[in-house]
Amino acid sequence: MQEKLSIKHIANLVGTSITTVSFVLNGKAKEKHISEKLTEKILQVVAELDYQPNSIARSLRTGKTKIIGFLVDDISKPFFSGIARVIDQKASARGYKIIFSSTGNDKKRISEILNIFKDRHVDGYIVAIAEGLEEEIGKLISGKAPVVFFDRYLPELDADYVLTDNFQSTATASQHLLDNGFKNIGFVTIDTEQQQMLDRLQGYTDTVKRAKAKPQVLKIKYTNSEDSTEKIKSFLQDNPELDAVIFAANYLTMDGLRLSRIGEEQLLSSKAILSFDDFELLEFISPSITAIEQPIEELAENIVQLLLKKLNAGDVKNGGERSVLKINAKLNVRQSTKGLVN
Amino acid sequence: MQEKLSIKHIANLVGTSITTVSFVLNGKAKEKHISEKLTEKILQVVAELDYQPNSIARSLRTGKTKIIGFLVDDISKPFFSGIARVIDQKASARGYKIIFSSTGNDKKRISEILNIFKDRHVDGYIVAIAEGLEEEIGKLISGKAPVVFFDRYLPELDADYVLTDNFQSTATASQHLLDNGFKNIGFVTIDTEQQQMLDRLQGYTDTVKRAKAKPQVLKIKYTNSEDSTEKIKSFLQDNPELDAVIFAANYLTMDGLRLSRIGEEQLLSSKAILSFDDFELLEFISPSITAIEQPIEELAENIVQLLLKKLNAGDVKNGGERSVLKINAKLNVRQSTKGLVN
DNA sequence: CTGAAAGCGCTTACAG
DNA sequence: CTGAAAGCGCTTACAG
Repeated sequence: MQEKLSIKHIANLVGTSITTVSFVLNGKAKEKHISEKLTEKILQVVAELDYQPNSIARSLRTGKTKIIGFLVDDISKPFFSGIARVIDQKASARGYKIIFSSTGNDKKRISEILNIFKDRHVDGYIVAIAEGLEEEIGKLISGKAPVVFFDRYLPELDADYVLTDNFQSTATASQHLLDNGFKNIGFVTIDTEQQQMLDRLQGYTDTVKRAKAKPQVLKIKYTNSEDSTEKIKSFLQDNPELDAVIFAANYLTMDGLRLSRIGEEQLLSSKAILSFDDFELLEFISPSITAIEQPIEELAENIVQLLLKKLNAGDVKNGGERSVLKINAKLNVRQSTKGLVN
Repeated sequence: MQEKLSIKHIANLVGTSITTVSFVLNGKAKEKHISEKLTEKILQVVAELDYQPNSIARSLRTGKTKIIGFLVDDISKPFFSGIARVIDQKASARGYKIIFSSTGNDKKRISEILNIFKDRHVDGYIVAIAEGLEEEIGKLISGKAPVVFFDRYLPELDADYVLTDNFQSTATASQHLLDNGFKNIGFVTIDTEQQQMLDRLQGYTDTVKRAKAKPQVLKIKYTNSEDSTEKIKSFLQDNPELDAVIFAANYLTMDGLRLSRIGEEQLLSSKAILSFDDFELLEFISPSITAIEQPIEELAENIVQLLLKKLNAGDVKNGGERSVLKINAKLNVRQSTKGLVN
C-alpha cells in the first residue's frame, strides 16, 4: 500500500528525470529518441512497482478527464439502463468512465446537471432527451462540446445522432405480417410530431400500401392509460375486419393488453399482435407476442465509437460533418403472429 | 463563454489575493477573520461572473474527488438500476457523482474495475456482490477505503451493510396469509447458504410455527429454469393440502408461473401466491399477485447517508463501529392473496 | 485582518 | 539523446 508513489519516485529509482519517465509512459519514447535501454529500464521499474500515473494531475495538466456524461430521462428505464451497461463496457475498454444523471424531463434539472457535468470537466456527452427540451441542451452544441444524441431525433438540433431505424423496423414488421397471410393490419400510435413515431407510422403505411392494402391507423391523443385502453377498444370494435394490430410503443402495447382487464380480451385474442419494443412480459404471456427489439448492443457500440471519434478529432476545429446513424432493429417472432401459416 | 476564468481573475478584479478568495469560497471567511466588506465584494464578483472553482485542481490539492464508485453484477437489472437512480439523486444533492461498472460476477473483472476506481481516486464505494467474490473486495476494506455494501450480506466481510430486512419481509407476508385464512403455506426457496435466503426462510418458519402450522419447504438445488419448474410442480403435486405458496425470489416466482406453459396452471390457480420482489408482470397478470417490494428509496437514502458519514469521519482513523442497517420491505397486497376473506 | 509562496503530480515547450 | 523548469488551478501552513 505505498499509495504515494509518484513519477518522481520512478525517476529517482531509475536515475533519470521525470521528463523522460513521462515520455516513456506516454508512448513517446521513439518520438523523443529515448534510448531503448533507458526505455526498458523505466518500463521495468514501473511494472515492478505497479506504478500508475495520477489521473487527476494528468487531467489538470491536459484538460482531459476521460469522463463521459450520460444524460437520460430516467436511468432506471430498462432501455436506458441496458444502454448504460453496454456503454460502460465499451467506454471502459477505451479508458473512459461514465457519470450519469436522470433528468426526470425537468428543464431546471437538465440545466443543473449540465452545469455539474461541465464543472466536472467531462470530455463529452451522451444524451437522450424529449422534445421541448432542446433549448437547455442547445448551448452544449453551440459551445462545441462533443455530444452524441440517441433514442430521440430532435429536428431542431443539428447534431450527431445514433437511432434505431424506426422506419425499417415497422416496415419489416408489417411485411412479416403480410407474409404470414394477414391482410388487414391496424396500427396504433399516438398523435404527435415526434420524429420516431412518424417514422414508425411511415414504415407501416408504405409497406401496407405497396401490398395494395388499406392502412388503418389509430392516433391517440395520449392523456392516460385508461383513456388509451378505451380508445383502442373503440378502434377495434369499429374495425372488425382487422386481423392484425401493430402497437407503436411499449406503453401502447400495455394499454392494449389491458383490454383483458375490462373484459374485452376477445377483441385481441383473434388477432395477430405485434409490439414495438420488447419486454419480458411479451415472451411470457400466452400467446407470446411478436416484438421489435431495439438493438441495444449495436446502438451502444455506435454511440461510443461516434463520440470517441469526435473526441479524438477535437483538434479539428471546423467540427466536420454531422452523422445520423440508423441501426436496424430485430424482429422477435413469437406465437402471436404465426397464426395463419404455422 | 469565458471558459478560462480562474481564482486569479477573481482576485485581480477584487483587488485582493487568491488566498483570500479561496478562504471566502470555502466558507472560511469568518474563521479567517476576513472583513465583511471584502467577503461581500468577493462573493458579488463571483456571482456576477458565475465563477466556479476548477474541481480538478481542487481534487489534486485535497485528494478528494467527490466521486463514488458503484459496483454491481449488472447495472441493467431493475433492482440495481432503480437503486442507481435514487443514489445518483441523493448523492448529487450533496455534491457527489457516481461512476458505475458491472462486474458480470467475473473475478478478474472485479479486480480490474476496482483498479480503475482506485486510479480515478474515488472517495468511496457502494458495492453489491455475490458470495465467493469476497477475496477480491476484501482488500478494499483492509485498505481502509470507505465502503458500503448493500443487497447481499457476506458474513466473511466485516463491513458496513444496508439491507432489506429479509426476515421481517417474509414474516409479515406469512402473517398476512394467515390473517386472510390460509392455513397451509408452502415456501419455495433455493438450497443455499446465502444469508438473505436463510433470513427469508426463517421469517416464514418462525411465523408459521408460532401459528401452530407446519412449515412446508421446497429447497431447490438451482441449475436452470426448466428443472426448477419441474421441481415446483412435484412439490405442489406431493402437497395437495397447500392453500398458499411463497416464492422466495423473483426468478422462483417466474419459474412457478411457468407451470402454465407446461399445462399445469391448475396447480397454482387454486392457491394464494406471494412473491418476494415485485415486478410489473405481477401486477398485470390475472389474478394479480401479492408481492414483497424492496424499499429502493429507503435503501438508497441509507446507503448514501452511511457512506457520507464514513467519508466525513475520514479523519477519525479508528474506523468506528460497523453498521448493519435493515430496512423494512413493503407488502403490496393484490388479488392473489385475498381469496378467503374478500 | 491579509498575502506570498509552496506544493498536489503531472505534461511539454525549450534548451542543450 | 536527456533534463530543468514552467505551469495547469487550486488549498493551506506560515508569516506578518
